[in-house]
Amino acid sequence: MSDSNNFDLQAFLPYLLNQAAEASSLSFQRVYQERYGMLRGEWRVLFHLGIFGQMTARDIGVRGKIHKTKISRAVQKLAEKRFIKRQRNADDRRQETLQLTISGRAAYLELRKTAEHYQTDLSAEFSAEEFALLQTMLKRLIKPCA
Amino acid sequence: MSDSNNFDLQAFLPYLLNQAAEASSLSFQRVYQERYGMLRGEWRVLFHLGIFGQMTARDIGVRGKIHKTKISRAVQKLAEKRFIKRQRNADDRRQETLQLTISGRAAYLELRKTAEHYQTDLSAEFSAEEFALLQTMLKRLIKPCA
DNA sequence: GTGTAATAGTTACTTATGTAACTAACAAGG
DNA sequence: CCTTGTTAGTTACATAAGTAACTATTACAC
Repeated sequence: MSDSNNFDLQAFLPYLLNQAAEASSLSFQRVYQERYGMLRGEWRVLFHLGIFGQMTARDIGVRGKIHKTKISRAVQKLAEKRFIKRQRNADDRRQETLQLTISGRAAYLELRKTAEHYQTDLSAEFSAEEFALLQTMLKRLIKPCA
Repeated sequence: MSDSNNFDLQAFLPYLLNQAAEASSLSFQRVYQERYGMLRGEWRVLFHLGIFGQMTARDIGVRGKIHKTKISRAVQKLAEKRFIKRQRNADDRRQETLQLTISGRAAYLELRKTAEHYQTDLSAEFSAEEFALLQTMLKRLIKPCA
């Protein structure tokens, strides 16, 4: 064989990022799943509404780069759970304005607290500068795709 | 409302990592999908065999933290494509030794070249030190889960 | 040996996801 | 108005992926 074992899979960025993403999501996932029966798409929609206030599904999709079918399904689930209320927009009746209900907001605040603790734990692995650099670099990797 | 918009979703590591992972996988994915009709699980198995030589499904699972059903299915697909050959192990007939065929190896080498170019492009965004640090940090995030 | 537990790998079942087709509402040109 | 095109959101269909149950084989205890 002219060549063989000189490729380092563990250094290949898409692979590394995937593993890191999975690993770093795990325990947060457990919280929103077991505690609120949510999927990833659901907490993302919940957080968008918690952070930005009322939005349409489209707005969320643009901001979070989430496909509209994912949002549609997440919105349905969240509405079933009474975490959001949907209101058809008067001046453009195709759109729906979404916003958190009281209990949706409570869930958001609770999950946000969890997320903050979680983030703190993760960042404790690194120095403040390292962690900031990590975030910057990840954002730079994301941007070209935007 | 006592509080609201002070959570930065774009800084939340699991979210950032997910987006970065997706973004950074996209164009590599196009290659292995359109060119070889492979899914993510398949190129991973292919690469493991390309890098480490013959392995059992179990070995691959341990090394790559891939679930055995994913591997089982990937192995089936790769065998259909004649990229790997499977041979039942004589001294433990539960196990199968997997290895690349000639054309499997060709596909691996081709994809490896693509991956190397791709990695080079990605790393060009950063200084060498930054990139090395990124890899180190990602590995550190992965490890606790191992 | 015989029974029990563990392991390699596959399959069945349920759920999630992406693509494309669809409905409903708006917009703009004639 | 009426046609044509576009947009918001949903649904249908096909495919992927995870969990748990299964088969076949080995290991170990007695």
